[in-house]
Amino acid sequence: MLSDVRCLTNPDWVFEELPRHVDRLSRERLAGAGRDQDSLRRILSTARFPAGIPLHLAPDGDDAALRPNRPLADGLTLYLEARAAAAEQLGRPADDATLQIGLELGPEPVFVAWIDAGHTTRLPGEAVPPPLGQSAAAVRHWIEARIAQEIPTADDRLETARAAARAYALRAAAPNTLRAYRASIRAWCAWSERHALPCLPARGPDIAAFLAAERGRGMSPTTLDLRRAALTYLHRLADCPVPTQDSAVAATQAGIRRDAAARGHAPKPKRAAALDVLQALLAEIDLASLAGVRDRALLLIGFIGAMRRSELAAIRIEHVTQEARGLTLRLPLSKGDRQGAGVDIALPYTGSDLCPVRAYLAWIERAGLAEGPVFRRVFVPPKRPFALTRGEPVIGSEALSDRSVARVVQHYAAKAGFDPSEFGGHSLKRGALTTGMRNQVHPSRLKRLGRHKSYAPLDHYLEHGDAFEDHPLKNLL
DNA sequence: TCACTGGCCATTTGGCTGGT
DNA sequence: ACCAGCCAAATGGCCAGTGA
Repeated sequence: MLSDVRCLTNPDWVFEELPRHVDRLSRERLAGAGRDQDSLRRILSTARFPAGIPLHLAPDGDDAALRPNRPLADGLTLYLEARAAAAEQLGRPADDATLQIGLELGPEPVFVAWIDAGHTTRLPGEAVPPPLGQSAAAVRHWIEARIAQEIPTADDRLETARAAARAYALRAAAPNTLRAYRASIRAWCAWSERHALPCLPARGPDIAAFLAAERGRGMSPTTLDLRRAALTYLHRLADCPVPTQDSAVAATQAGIRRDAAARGHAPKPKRAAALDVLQALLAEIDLASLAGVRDRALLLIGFIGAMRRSELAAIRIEHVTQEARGLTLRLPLSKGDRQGAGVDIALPYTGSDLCPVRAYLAWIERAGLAEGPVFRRVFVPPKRPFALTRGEPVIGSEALSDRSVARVVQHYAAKAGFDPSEFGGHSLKRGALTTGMRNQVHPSRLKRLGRHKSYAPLDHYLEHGDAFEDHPLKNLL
């Protein structure tokens, strides 16, 4: 962002003449903006000057008048170009925070560059200022550094407390969300850089064009929603006006959604592992192996609890209470429970071969676990040449990752002759709810089993069968 | 060598809210 | 009261490690 904008002539010139020197978009923004210095600076930071304007180096020690001195470049159309040209001429990195660029508004506009040494003095723990108007690379570095920020140890200093507050504020979003945002912001930085457009603050119509370009690359509309949410996040973090609210962005999004729907774009959910499929998967498990005992417990608990892969991976023995009728499982944190209030799941004894409680107890006993994560890695020692047997397997101390849970499901799906790509971690949850539906379980009970707050998500999970066979009024007419 | 993990990016799912 | 849209969070695919 421009460090300064100065009027060297009658200030009225700015609002009468200036619009003729800038692009149409900035002209509209100028017309709609207030007459304060800040809006002017913000709009001109992203404006394109079709005529091209020169860049000068301000003389040392004269910060009052910004009198142009040594010419550095000519024919520039954007603030960013001026910054890059000044950085190159002065031998500084383009994202150098001490490099300042101002705009002088006289009969002909002039960019002015100077070095502000006082700018670097920052107290330890003080926030790094957002790289407004700087290169896309600088924005990318800044956001990555902000996201990676650690919570400092309390030492009763105000600055530390402020730094901690900023770090906590970032943790308001789940790690998965931040990861997704980071990827989206990277995509925006790369695109805006390629097209020489301002990266931060961004302009609404540029973002709309970015979304259209991403759609052109084949991104799904929901991915574009994420891109937009990430750019909103970026601007909030940088304390900038949020350009994603621009009507151009909303209209472009709506158009993309409608067009995608017209072309028959629809989500591809994972296949439900309903009871019959689950039985086929379980049949493939080798119960002689330790990993097999674990996987049986994993699949059965995931199914009867209608659980997500992340929930399964996070179960700890401390969360499981054994009771006369089965097990109670406490989920300390999950998607539907954002504040981490905790959710209890009942796992009943079923008295059948497929009893999840017995499968769980068998695994705990075979693995000799007393505390910590329930589902862990099994290390199988490599087979030695000439040895008749492998060594004893070793149980890891860490929990399986949620990804591995999904891979277990896919592994047995492949063994059972299904296409493994149709299955995933979600198959267990969908399978449980679908099985319930097929057995005429009341939707309110399915909703509770799925731990959904409303009925709307439930329908997504159900795999509907034959529309003729299942017609609700079939036997009534 | 086996059985995983973790980074990166894309995609799907879930819950809430504001506008009607 | 309802629903589309927004934002948040989770999941999926691919691939390059990695530790026992």
